[in-house]
Amino acid sequence: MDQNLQQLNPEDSEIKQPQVYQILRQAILSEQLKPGERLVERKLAMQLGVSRTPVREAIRKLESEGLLKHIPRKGVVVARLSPQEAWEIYHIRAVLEGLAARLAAEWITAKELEHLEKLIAEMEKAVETKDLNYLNELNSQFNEAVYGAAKSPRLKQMISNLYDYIVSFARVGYSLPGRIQEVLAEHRALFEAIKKGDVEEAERVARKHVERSCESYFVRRALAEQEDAERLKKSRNYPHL
Amino acid sequence: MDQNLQQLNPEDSEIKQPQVYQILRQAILSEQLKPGERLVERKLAMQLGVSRTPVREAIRKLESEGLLKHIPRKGVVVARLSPQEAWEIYHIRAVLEGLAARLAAEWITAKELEHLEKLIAEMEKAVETKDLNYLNELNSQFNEAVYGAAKSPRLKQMISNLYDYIVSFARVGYSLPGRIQEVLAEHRALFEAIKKGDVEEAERVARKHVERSCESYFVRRALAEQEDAERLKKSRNYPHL
DNA sequence: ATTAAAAGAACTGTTGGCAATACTCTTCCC
DNA sequence: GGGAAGAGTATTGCCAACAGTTCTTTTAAT
Repeated sequence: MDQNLQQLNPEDSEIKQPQVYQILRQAILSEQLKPGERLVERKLAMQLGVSRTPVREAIRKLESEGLLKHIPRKGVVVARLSPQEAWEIYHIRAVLEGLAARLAAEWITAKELEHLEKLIAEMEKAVETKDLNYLNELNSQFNEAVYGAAKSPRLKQMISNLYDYIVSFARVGYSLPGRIQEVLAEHRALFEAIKKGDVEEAERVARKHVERSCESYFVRRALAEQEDAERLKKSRNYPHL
Repeated sequence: MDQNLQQLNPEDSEIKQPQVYQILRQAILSEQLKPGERLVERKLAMQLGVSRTPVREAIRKLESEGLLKHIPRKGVVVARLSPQEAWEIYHIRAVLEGLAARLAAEWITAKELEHLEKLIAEMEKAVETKDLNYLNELNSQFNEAVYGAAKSPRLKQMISNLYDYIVSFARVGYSLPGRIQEVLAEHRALFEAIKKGDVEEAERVARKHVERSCESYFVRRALAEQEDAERLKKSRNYPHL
Protein backbone atom coordinates (compact mmCIF):
# COMPACT_ATOMS: atom_id res chain seq x y z
CA MET A 1 0.00 0.00 0.00
CA ASP A 2 2.01 3.00 -1.10
CA GLN A 3 -1.12 5.09 -1.34
CA ASN A 4 -0.23 8.51 -2.62
CA LEU A 5 -3.71 9.10 -3.88
CA GLN A 6 -4.59 12.46 -5.23
CA GLN A 7 -6.13 14.67 -2.57
CA LEU A 8 -9.34 16.60 -2.76
CA ASN A 9 -9.41 20.31 -2.20
CA PRO A 10 -10.98 20.85 1.21
CA GLU A 11 -12.54 24.19 0.28
CA ASP A 12 -14.01 22.60 -2.80
CA SER A 13 -17.74 23.02 -2.45
CA GLU A 14 -18.47 20.71 -5.35
CA ILE A 15 -20.17 17.44 -4.57
CA LYS A 16 -17.41 15.19 -3.35
CA GLN A 17 -18.72 11.70 -3.96
CA PRO A 18 -18.23 11.74 -7.74
CA GLN A 19 -14.69 13.05 -7.34
CA VAL A 20 -13.82 10.33 -4.85
CA TYR A 21 -15.37 7.84 -7.23
CA GLN A 22 -13.20 9.02 -10.09
CA ILE A 23 -10.02 8.99 -8.03
CA LEU A 24 -10.61 5.50 -6.71
CA ARG A 25 -11.65 4.24 -10.11
CA GLN A 26 -8.49 5.58 -11.67
CA ALA A 27 -6.41 4.10 -8.88
CA ILE A 28 -7.94 0.69 -9.48
CA LEU A 29 -7.69 0.79 -13.27
CA SER A 30 -4.10 1.98 -13.12
CA GLU A 31 -3.36 -0.77 -10.62
CA GLN A 32 -2.17 1.73 -8.05
CA LEU A 33 -4.64 -0.25 -5.97
CA LYS A 34 -3.81 -3.83 -6.77
CA PRO A 35 -6.17 -6.79 -7.07
CA GLY A 36 -6.80 -8.36 -3.70
CA GLU A 37 -5.77 -5.22 -1.86
CA ARG A 38 -8.06 -4.15 0.92
CA LEU A 39 -9.72 -0.75 1.02
CA VAL A 40 -10.32 0.79 4.42
CA GLU A 41 -12.94 3.49 4.47
CA ARG A 42 -11.44 5.60 7.20
CA LYS A 43 -7.93 5.50 5.77
CA LEU A 44 -9.12 6.53 2.34
CA ALA A 45 -11.26 9.26 3.88
CA MET A 46 -8.24 10.63 5.73
CA GLN A 47 -6.03 10.49 2.68
CA LEU A 48 -8.58 12.18 0.47
CA GLY A 49 -9.45 14.76 3.09
CA VAL A 50 -13.14 13.99 3.31
CA SER A 51 -15.40 12.14 5.70
CA ARG A 52 -16.28 8.50 5.34
CA THR A 53 -19.64 9.02 3.66
CA PRO A 54 -18.51 10.06 0.18
CA VAL A 55 -15.85 7.35 0.28
CA ARG A 56 -18.45 4.85 1.32
CA GLU A 57 -20.78 5.74 -1.51
CA ALA A 58 -18.02 5.74 -4.07
CA ILE A 59 -16.97 2.32 -2.87
CA ARG A 60 -20.50 1.04 -3.12
CA LYS A 61 -20.77 2.31 -6.65
CA LEU A 62 -17.52 0.68 -7.69
CA GLU A 63 -18.73 -2.45 -6.02
CA SER A 64 -21.94 -2.48 -8.05
CA GLU A 65 -19.84 -2.10 -11.17
CA GLY A 66 -17.85 -5.11 -10.12
CA LEU A 67 -14.47 -3.42 -9.69
CA LEU A 68 -14.59 -4.00 -5.95
CA LYS A 69 -15.77 -6.98 -4.05
CA HIS A 70 -17.57 -6.42 -0.80
CA ILE A 71 -17.56 -8.84 2.07
CA PRO A 72 -20.14 -7.83 4.69
CA ARG A 73 -18.66 -6.67 7.98
CA LYS A 74 -15.20 -7.28 6.61
CA GLY A 75 -14.67 -4.62 4.02
CA VAL A 76 -13.95 -4.42 0.36
CA VAL A 77 -11.08 -5.63 -1.75
CA VAL A 78 -10.12 -4.86 -5.31
CA ALA A 79 -11.67 -7.55 -7.48
CA ARG A 80 -9.34 -10.09 -8.97
CA LEU A 81 -10.57 -11.68 -12.16
CA SER A 82 -10.37 -15.44 -12.26
CA PRO A 83 -9.67 -16.84 -15.72
CA GLN A 84 -13.26 -18.08 -15.76
CA GLU A 85 -14.58 -14.58 -15.02
CA ALA A 86 -12.36 -12.98 -17.64
CA TRP A 87 -13.67 -15.48 -20.15
CA GLU A 88 -17.25 -14.66 -19.18
CA ILE A 89 -16.69 -10.97 -19.53
CA TYR A 90 -15.07 -11.27 -22.91
CA HIS A 91 -17.92 -13.37 -24.22
CA ILE A 92 -20.55 -11.03 -22.86
CA ARG A 93 -18.68 -8.15 -24.45
CA ALA A 94 -18.53 -10.08 -27.71
CA VAL A 95 -22.28 -10.32 -28.08
CA LEU A 96 -22.85 -6.78 -26.85
CA GLU A 97 -20.31 -5.32 -29.24
CA GLY A 98 -21.85 -7.44 -31.95
CA LEU A 99 -25.18 -5.83 -31.22
CA ALA A 100 -23.59 -2.38 -31.15
CA ALA A 101 -21.98 -2.97 -34.54
CA ARG A 102 -25.28 -4.19 -35.95
CA LEU A 103 -27.10 -1.10 -34.71
CA ALA A 104 -24.31 1.12 -35.95
CA ALA A 105 -24.56 -0.42 -39.42
CA GLU A 106 -28.24 0.41 -39.33
CA TRP A 107 -28.21 3.90 -37.87
CA ILE A 108 -24.87 5.50 -38.63
CA THR A 109 -24.92 8.99 -40.13
CA ALA A 110 -22.74 10.24 -42.96
CA LYS A 111 -20.82 12.42 -40.55
CA GLU A 112 -20.09 9.58 -38.17
CA LEU A 113 -19.03 7.38 -41.05
CA GLU A 114 -16.58 10.03 -42.16
CA HIS A 115 -15.15 10.21 -38.66
CA LEU A 116 -14.65 6.46 -38.58
CA GLU A 117 -12.84 6.59 -41.89
CA LYS A 118 -10.46 9.24 -40.59
CA LEU A 119 -9.74 7.14 -37.52
CA ILE A 120 -8.93 4.13 -39.67
CA ALA A 121 -6.52 6.19 -41.75
CA GLU A 122 -4.86 7.51 -38.59
CA MET A 123 -4.53 3.99 -37.27
CA GLU A 124 -2.74 2.87 -40.37
CA LYS A 125 -0.25 5.67 -39.93
CA ALA A 126 0.20 4.79 -36.26
CA VAL A 127 0.83 1.15 -37.11
CA GLU A 128 3.58 2.15 -39.51
CA THR A 129 5.28 4.40 -36.97
CA LYS A 130 4.65 1.78 -34.28
CA ASP A 131 3.26 4.44 -31.95
CA LEU A 132 1.52 2.04 -29.57
CA ASN A 133 0.21 4.65 -27.17
CA TYR A 134 -1.40 6.63 -29.93
CA LEU A 135 -2.75 3.43 -31.44
CA ASN A 136 -4.41 2.57 -28.18
CA GLU A 137 -5.94 6.00 -28.02
CA LEU A 138 -7.24 5.66 -31.57
CA ASN A 139 -8.55 2.24 -30.75
CA SER A 140 -10.65 3.59 -27.91
CA GLN A 141 -11.86 6.41 -30.11
CA PHE A 142 -12.85 4.00 -32.84
CA ASN A 143 -14.80 1.85 -30.42
CA GLU A 144 -16.44 4.90 -28.88
CA ALA A 145 -17.41 6.10 -32.33
CA VAL A 146 -19.02 2.77 -33.20
CA TYR A 147 -20.91 2.61 -29.92
CA GLY A 148 -22.01 6.18 -30.41
CA ALA A 149 -23.28 5.41 -33.90
CA ALA A 150 -25.40 2.61 -32.48
CA LYS A 151 -27.57 5.26 -30.74
CA SER A 152 -28.07 3.10 -27.70
CA PRO A 153 -26.78 4.83 -24.56
CA ARG A 154 -27.50 1.92 -22.32
CA LEU A 155 -25.63 -0.50 -24.51
CA LYS A 156 -22.72 1.90 -24.68
CA GLN A 157 -22.69 2.17 -20.91
CA MET A 158 -22.72 -1.58 -20.40
CA ILE A 159 -19.89 -2.14 -22.82
CA SER A 160 -17.73 0.56 -21.23
CA ASN A 161 -18.26 -0.97 -17.83
CA LEU A 162 -17.16 -4.37 -19.03
CA TYR A 163 -14.25 -2.82 -20.83
CA ASP A 164 -12.86 -1.45 -17.59
CA TYR A 165 -12.20 -4.88 -16.18
CA ILE A 166 -9.65 -5.87 -18.68
CA VAL A 167 -8.25 -2.53 -19.64
CA SER A 168 -5.00 -3.13 -17.89
CA PHE A 169 -4.30 -6.35 -19.71
CA ALA A 170 -5.87 -5.32 -22.98
CA ARG A 171 -3.43 -2.46 -23.21
CA VAL A 172 -0.61 -4.90 -23.66
CA GLY A 173 -2.62 -7.14 -25.94
CA TYR A 174 -0.75 -5.65 -28.83
CA SER A 175 2.52 -6.96 -27.57
CA LEU A 176 1.91 -10.28 -29.32
CA PRO A 177 3.69 -10.41 -32.67
CA GLY A 178 1.39 -9.78 -35.59
CA ARG A 179 -1.58 -8.88 -33.42
CA ILE A 180 -1.33 -5.23 -34.37
CA GLN A 181 -1.89 -5.95 -38.04
CA GLU A 182 -4.69 -8.35 -37.22
CA VAL A 183 -6.49 -5.77 -35.12
CA LEU A 184 -6.19 -3.20 -37.85
CA ALA A 185 -7.58 -5.62 -40.43
CA GLU A 186 -10.48 -6.44 -38.14
CA HIS A 187 -11.28 -2.78 -37.62
CA ARG A 188 -11.16 -2.15 -41.31
CA ALA A 189 -13.51 -5.08 -41.99
CA LEU A 190 -15.91 -3.72 -39.39
CA PHE A 191 -15.78 -0.30 -40.96
CA GLU A 192 -16.52 -1.71 -44.39
CA ALA A 193 -19.47 -3.71 -43.11
CA ILE A 194 -20.92 -0.69 -41.33
CA LYS A 195 -20.39 1.44 -44.42
CA LYS A 196 -22.23 -1.08 -46.57
CA GLY A 197 -24.99 -1.20 -43.99
CA ASP A 198 -24.56 -4.95 -43.79
CA VAL A 199 -25.92 -5.58 -40.30
CA GLU A 200 -25.26 -9.31 -40.23
CA GLU A 201 -21.69 -8.93 -41.38
CA ALA A 202 -21.04 -6.04 -38.97
CA GLU A 203 -22.30 -8.07 -36.05
CA ARG A 204 -20.30 -11.14 -37.04
CA VAL A 205 -17.08 -9.20 -37.52
CA ALA A 206 -17.36 -7.26 -34.28
CA ARG A 207 -18.10 -10.37 -32.31
CA LYS A 208 -15.23 -12.25 -33.86
CA HIS A 209 -12.95 -9.34 -33.07
CA VAL A 210 -13.71 -9.49 -29.37
CA GLU A 211 -13.33 -13.25 -29.37
CA ARG A 212 -9.89 -12.83 -30.89
CA SER A 213 -9.04 -10.25 -28.22
CA CYS A 214 -10.08 -12.81 -25.67
CA GLU A 215 -7.68 -15.34 -27.08
CA SER A 216 -4.77 -12.98 -27.10
CA TYR A 217 -5.67 -11.92 -23.57
CA PHE A 218 -5.24 -15.48 -22.41
CA VAL A 219 -2.03 -15.94 -24.32
CA ARG A 220 -0.76 -12.76 -22.75
CA ARG A 221 -1.89 -13.83 -19.32
CA ALA A 222 -0.20 -17.20 -19.67
CA LEU A 223 3.03 -15.46 -20.65
CA ALA A 224 2.77 -13.15 -17.64
CA GLU A 225 2.30 -16.10 -15.33
CA GLN A 226 5.27 -17.83 -16.86
CA GLU A 227 7.36 -14.74 -16.21
CA ASP A 228 6.11 -14.66 -12.64
CA ALA A 229 7.12 -18.25 -12.20
CA GLU A 230 10.60 -17.51 -13.53
CA ARG A 231 10.95 -14.57 -11.18
CA LEU A 232 9.88 -16.78 -8.32
CA LYS A 233 12.40 -19.42 -9.30
CA LYS A 234 15.17 -16.86 -9.43
CA SER A 235 14.25 -15.34 -6.10
CA ARG A 236 14.42 -18.78 -4.50
CA ASN A 237 18.13 -18.67 -5.16
CA TYR A 238 18.33 -15.62 -2.98
CA PRO A 239 15.99 -16.44 -0.08
CA HIS A 240 17.23 -13.52 1.99
CA LEU A 241 15.53 -11.03 -0.37
CA MET B 1 -48.03 8.31 -2.45
CA ASP B 2 -50.07 5.86 -0.46
CA GLN B 3 -46.93 4.34 0.99
CA ASN B 4 -47.83 1.51 3.27
CA LEU B 5 -44.41 0.03 2.91
CA GLN B 6 -43.51 -2.91 5.03
CA GLN B 7 -41.74 -1.83 8.20
CA LEU B 8 -38.47 -3.12 9.53
CA ASN B 9 -38.27 -4.56 12.99
CA PRO B 10 -36.42 -2.02 15.12
CA GLU B 11 -34.81 -4.66 17.33
CA ASP B 12 -33.66 -6.50 14.27
CA SER B 13 -29.90 -6.59 14.55
CA GLU B 14 -29.45 -7.88 11.02
CA ILE B 15 -27.80 -5.57 8.57
CA LYS B 16 -30.52 -3.21 7.46
CA GLN B 17 -29.37 -1.95 4.11
CA PRO B 18 -30.11 -5.18 2.22
CA GLN B 19 -33.57 -5.36 3.77
CA VAL B 20 -34.35 -1.80 2.81
CA TYR B 21 -33.08 -2.59 -0.66
CA GLN B 22 -35.39 -5.56 -0.99
CA ILE B 23 -38.42 -3.67 0.26
CA LEU B 24 -37.86 -0.75 -2.08
CA ARG B 25 -37.10 -3.04 -4.98
CA GLN B 26 -40.31 -4.94 -4.45
CA ALA B 27 -42.25 -1.71 -4.12
CA ILE B 28 -40.88 -0.51 -7.45
CA LEU B 29 -41.37 -3.77 -9.31
CA SER B 30 -44.90 -4.14 -7.98
CA GLU B 31 -45.57 -0.54 -8.98
CA GLN B 32 -46.49 0.39 -5.44
CA LEU B 33 -43.98 3.10 -6.20
CA LYS B 34 -44.97 4.30 -9.62
CA PRO B 35 -42.74 5.51 -12.45
CA GLY B 36 -41.95 9.17 -12.08
CA GLU B 37 -42.73 9.14 -8.38
CA ARG B 38 -40.22 10.87 -6.18
CA LEU B 39 -38.45 9.10 -3.35
CA VAL B 40 -37.58 11.20 -0.32
CA GLU B 41 -34.86 9.75 1.86
CA ARG B 42 -36.13 11.07 5.16
CA LYS B 43 -39.71 9.99 4.54
CA LEU B 44 -38.71 6.49 3.57
CA ALA B 45 -36.41 6.31 6.58
CA MET B 46 -39.25 7.28 8.89
CA GLN B 47 -41.64 4.82 7.32
CA LEU B 48 -39.17 1.98 7.49
CA GLY B 49 -38.06 2.86 10.99
CA VAL B 50 -34.38 3.33 10.19
CA SER B 51 -32.07 6.25 9.66
CA ARG B 52 -31.31 7.78 6.31
CA THR B 53 -28.03 5.93 5.81
CA PRO B 54 -29.34 2.47 4.91
CA VAL B 55 -32.08 4.03 2.80
CA ARG B 56 -29.53 6.12 1.01
CA GLU B 57 -27.35 3.17 0.20
CA ALA B 58 -30.27 1.07 -0.97
CA ILE B 59 -31.36 3.93 -3.21
CA ARG B 60 -27.90 4.25 -4.67
CA LYS B 61 -27.82 0.57 -5.42
CA LEU B 62 -31.19 0.66 -7.14
CA GLU B 63 -30.00 3.68 -9.03
CA SER B 64 -26.94 1.84 -10.31
CA GLU B 65 -29.21 -0.94 -11.48
CA GLY B 66 -31.25 1.61 -13.35
CA LEU B 67 -34.51 1.21 -11.48
CA LEU B 68 -34.18 4.70 -10.05
CA LYS B 69 -32.99 7.84 -11.69
CA HIS B 70 -30.94 10.26 -9.66
CA ILE B 71 -30.94 13.97 -10.21
CA PRO B 72 -28.12 15.60 -8.21
CA ARG B 73 -29.26 17.85 -5.39
CA LYS B 74 -32.85 17.04 -6.29
CA GLY B 75 -33.40 13.45 -5.36
CA VAL B 76 -34.40 10.29 -7.10
CA VAL B 77 -37.46 9.25 -9.04
CA VAL B 78 -38.63 5.84 -10.14
CA ALA B 79 -37.32 5.34 -13.65
CA ARG B 80 -39.83 5.50 -16.43
CA LEU B 81 -38.86 3.57 -19.52
CA SER B 82 -39.21 5.45 -22.74
CA PRO B 83 -40.18 3.26 -25.69
CA GLN B 84 -36.66 3.74 -27.00
CA GLU B 85 -35.16 2.48 -23.72
CA ALA B 86 -37.49 -0.49 -23.57
CA TRP B 87 -36.45 -1.37 -27.08
CA GLU B 88 -32.79 -1.11 -26.11
CA ILE B 89 -33.23 -3.32 -23.11
CA TYR B 90 -35.08 -5.98 -25.03
CA HIS B 91 -32.41 -6.11 -27.68
CA ILE B 92 -29.61 -6.27 -25.15
CA ARG B 93 -31.48 -9.05 -23.39
CA ALA B 94 -31.92 -10.81 -26.72
CA VAL B 95 -28.20 -11.14 -27.37
CA LEU B 96 -27.42 -11.97 -23.75
CA GLU B 97 -30.06 -14.68 -23.60
CA GLY B 98 -28.80 -15.92 -26.91
CA LEU B 99 -25.37 -16.27 -25.38
CA ALA B 100 -26.81 -17.96 -22.31
CA ALA B 101 -28.65 -20.47 -24.48
CA ARG B 102 -25.51 -21.16 -26.48
CA LEU B 103 -23.49 -21.78 -23.32
CA ALA B 104 -26.28 -23.91 -21.91
CA ALA B 105 -26.32 -26.06 -25.03
CA GLU B 106 -22.62 -26.54 -24.53
CA TRP B 107 -22.41 -27.14 -20.79
CA ILE B 108 -25.72 -28.50 -19.62
CA THR B 109 -25.64 -31.63 -17.44
CA ALA B 110 -27.96 -34.60 -17.71
CA LYS B 111 -29.65 -33.64 -14.48
CA GLU B 112 -30.31 -30.09 -15.60
CA LEU B 113 -31.64 -31.35 -18.89
CA GLU B 114 -34.06 -33.59 -17.07
CA HIS B 115 -35.23 -30.66 -14.99
CA LEU B 116 -35.88 -28.61 -18.11
CA GLU B 117 -37.90 -31.44 -19.59
CA LYS B 118 -40.09 -31.63 -16.51
CA LEU B 119 -40.69 -27.89 -16.63
CA ILE B 120 -41.74 -28.09 -20.26
CA ALA B 121 -44.21 -30.87 -19.43
CA GLU B 122 -45.61 -28.81 -16.55
CA MET B 123 -46.00 -25.83 -18.82
CA GLU B 124 -48.03 -27.83 -21.28
CA LYS B 125 -50.37 -28.82 -18.50
CA ALA B 126 -50.61 -25.24 -17.29
CA VAL B 127 -51.43 -24.04 -20.79
CA GLU B 128 -54.30 -26.48 -20.99
CA THR B 129 -55.72 -25.47 -17.65
CA LYS B 130 -55.04 -21.82 -18.50
CA ASP B 131 -53.38 -21.27 -15.14
CA LEU B 132 -51.59 -18.06 -16.04
CA ASN B 133 -50.02 -17.43 -12.66
CA TYR B 134 -48.51 -20.87 -12.53
CA LEU B 135 -47.39 -20.53 -16.13
CA ASN B 136 -45.56 -17.37 -15.27
CA GLU B 137 -43.89 -19.08 -12.38
CA LEU B 138 -42.84 -21.97 -14.62
CA ASN B 139 -41.62 -19.52 -17.17
CA SER B 140 -39.28 -17.89 -14.69
CA GLN B 141 -38.10 -21.27 -13.52
CA PHE B 142 -37.39 -22.37 -17.07
CA ASN B 143 -35.37 -19.25 -17.75
CA GLU B 144 -33.51 -19.61 -14.47
CA ALA B 145 -32.73 -23.20 -15.31
CA VAL B 146 -31.33 -22.24 -18.71
CA TYR B 147 -29.21 -19.45 -17.25
CA GLY B 148 -28.01 -21.79 -14.56
CA ALA B 149 -27.01 -24.40 -17.12
CA ALA B 150 -24.90 -21.78 -18.88
CA LYS B 151 -22.53 -21.78 -15.87
CA SER B 152 -21.90 -18.06 -16.13
CA PRO B 153 -22.93 -16.27 -12.95
CA ARG B 154 -22.17 -12.84 -14.29
CA LEU B 155 -24.27 -13.38 -17.39
CA LYS B 156 -27.10 -14.66 -15.24
CA GLN B 157 -26.86 -11.60 -13.04
CA MET B 158 -26.93 -9.21 -15.96
CA ILE B 159 -29.94 -10.86 -17.53
CA SER B 160 -31.89 -10.84 -14.26
CA ASN B 161 -31.18 -7.17 -13.82
CA LEU B 162 -32.48 -6.36 -17.27
CA TYR B 163 -35.45 -8.60 -16.69
CA ASP B 164 -36.58 -6.50 -13.75
CA TYR B 165 -37.25 -3.49 -15.89
CA ILE B 166 -40.00 -5.01 -17.87
CA VAL B 167 -41.32 -7.50 -15.42
CA SER B 168 -44.48 -5.55 -14.80
CA PHE B 169 -45.42 -5.41 -18.44
CA ALA B 170 -44.05 -8.80 -19.34
CA ARG B 171 -46.36 -10.37 -16.83
CA VAL B 172 -49.31 -9.42 -18.96
CA GLY B 173 -47.54 -10.27 -22.19
CA TYR B 174 -49.57 -13.44 -22.32
CA SER B 175 -52.76 -11.55 -22.56
CA LEU B 176 -52.42 -11.33 -26.31
CA PRO B 177 -54.42 -14.02 -28.05
CA GLY B 178 -52.31 -16.94 -29.22
CA ARG B 179 -49.17 -15.68 -27.53
CA ILE B 180 -49.35 -18.41 -24.90
CA GLN B 181 -49.05 -21.17 -27.48
CA GLU B 182 -46.28 -19.31 -29.27
CA VAL B 183 -44.25 -18.94 -26.10
CA LEU B 184 -44.64 -22.60 -25.33
CA ALA B 185 -43.54 -23.59 -28.83
CA GLU B 186 -40.52 -21.30 -28.53
CA HIS B 187 -39.54 -22.81 -25.22
CA ARG B 188 -39.88 -26.29 -26.60
CA ALA B 189 -37.71 -25.39 -29.58
CA LEU B 190 -35.08 -23.99 -27.25
CA PHE B 191 -35.18 -27.12 -25.15
CA GLU B 192 -34.71 -29.32 -28.19
CA ALA B 193 -31.76 -27.29 -29.43
CA ILE B 194 -30.09 -27.43 -26.03
CA LYS B 195 -30.75 -31.15 -25.78
CA LYS B 196 -29.14 -31.72 -29.17
CA GLY B 197 -26.21 -29.56 -28.11
CA ASP B 198 -26.76 -27.40 -31.17
CA VAL B 199 -25.22 -24.15 -29.97
CA GLU B 200 -26.02 -22.11 -33.06
CA GLU B 201 -29.64 -23.15 -33.10
CA ALA B 202 -30.01 -22.59 -29.34
CA GLU B 203 -28.65 -19.09 -29.62
CA ARG B 204 -30.83 -18.25 -32.60
CA VAL B 205 -34.00 -19.58 -31.01
CA ALA B 206 -33.42 -17.83 -27.67
CA ARG B 207 -32.67 -14.57 -29.35
CA LYS B 208 -35.71 -14.78 -31.56
CA HIS B 209 -37.82 -15.56 -28.52
CA VAL B 210 -36.81 -12.35 -26.77
CA GLU B 211 -37.35 -10.37 -29.94
CA ARG B 212 -40.88 -11.76 -30.14
CA SER B 213 -41.43 -10.81 -26.50
CA CYS B 214 -40.31 -7.33 -27.42
CA GLU B 215 -42.91 -7.12 -30.15
CA SER B 216 -45.71 -8.26 -27.92
CA TYR B 217 -44.53 -5.84 -25.27
CA PHE B 218 -45.03 -2.98 -27.65
CA VAL B 219 -48.38 -4.23 -28.80
CA ARG B 220 -49.41 -4.51 -25.17
CA ARG B 221 -48.08 -1.07 -24.41
CA ALA B 222 -49.92 0.46 -27.32
CA LEU B 223 -53.13 -1.13 -26.11
CA ALA B 224 -52.54 0.19 -22.60
CA GLU B 225 -52.01 3.68 -23.92
CA GLN B 226 -55.16 3.43 -25.96
CA GLU B 227 -57.03 2.48 -22.81
CA ASP B 228 -55.46 5.38 -20.98
CA ALA B 229 -56.58 7.71 -23.71
CA GLU B 230 -60.13 6.38 -23.46
CA ARG B 231 -60.11 6.84 -19.72
CA LEU B 232 -58.85 10.37 -20.19
CA LYS B 233 -61.57 11.09 -22.71
CA LYS B 234 -64.21 9.79 -20.34
CA SER B 235 -62.85 11.73 -17.40
CA ARG B 236 -63.01 14.93 -19.45
CA ASN B 237 -66.76 14.56 -19.32
CA TYR B 238 -66.54 14.78 -15.57
CA PRO B 239 -63.94 17.49 -15.00
CA HIS B 240 -64.79 17.73 -11.32
CA LEU B 241 -63.21 14.30 -10.65
C1' DA C 1 -54.37 42.17 -9.88
C1' DT C 2 -49.52 41.20 -11.06
C1' DT C 3 -44.97 40.62 -10.34
C1' DA C 4 -40.67 40.49 -7.83
C1' DA C 5 -38.15 40.00 -3.81
C1' DA C 6 -37.55 37.88 0.52
C1' DA C 7 -38.45 34.68 4.03
C1' DG C 8 -39.34 29.90 5.01
C1' DA C 9 -39.66 25.01 4.24
C1' DA C 10 -37.94 20.82 2.40
C1' DC C 11 -34.15 18.15 0.85
C1' DT C 12 -29.75 16.33 -0.08
C1' DG C 13 -24.65 16.12 0.97
C1' DT C 14 -21.53 15.68 4.58
C1' DT C 15 -19.72 15.13 9.18
C1' DG C 16 -18.12 12.95 13.42
C1' DG C 17 -19.41 9.81 16.87
C1' DC C 18 -21.38 5.51 18.92
C1' DA C 19 -22.38 0.53 18.88
C1' DA C 20 -21.59 -3.98 17.23
C1' DT C 21 -18.56 -7.21 15.21
C1' DA C 22 -14.36 -9.39 13.66
C1' DC C 23 -9.54 -9.81 14.16
C1' DT C 24 -5.07 -10.00 16.96
C1' DC C 25 -2.10 -10.36 20.44
C1' DT C 26 -1.25 -11.49 25.13
C1' DT C 27 -1.67 -14.25 29.07
C1' DC C 28 -2.75 -18.20 31.58
C1' DC C 29 -3.53 -23.12 32.13
C1' DC C 30 -2.33 -27.84 30.92
C1' DG D 1 5.92 -25.74 24.79
C1' DG D 2 1.20 -25.60 22.91
C1' DG D 3 -3.38 -24.28 22.95
C1' DA D 4 -7.40 -21.82 24.70
C1' DA D 5 -9.55 -17.86 26.86
C1' DG D 6 -9.71 -12.99 27.20
C1' DA D 7 -8.50 -8.20 26.63
C1' DG D 8 -7.56 -4.80 23.27
C1' DT D 9 -7.75 -3.00 18.57
C1' DA D 10 -9.39 -2.15 14.01
C1' DT D 11 -13.19 -1.48 11.16
C1' DT D 12 -17.78 -1.55 9.49
C1' DG D 13 -22.98 -0.31 10.17
C1' DC D 14 -25.79 3.08 11.80
C1' DC D 15 -27.35 7.41 13.52
C1' DA D 16 -28.54 12.36 14.56
C1' DA D 17 -27.23 16.83 13.48
C1' DC D 18 -25.49 20.60 10.47
C1' DA D 19 -24.63 23.10 6.15
C1' DG D 20 -25.76 24.39 1.67
C1' DT D 21 -29.14 24.37 -2.12
C1' DT D 22 -33.46 24.42 -4.34
C1' DC D 23 -38.27 25.01 -4.32
C1' DT D 24 -42.51 27.29 -2.29
C1' DT D 25 -45.03 30.63 -0.17
C1' DT D 26 -45.68 34.97 1.50
C1' DT D 27 -45.44 39.79 1.25
C1' DA D 28 -44.97 44.16 -0.55
C1' DA D 29 -44.72 47.42 -4.19
C1' DT D 30 -46.48 48.93 -8.60
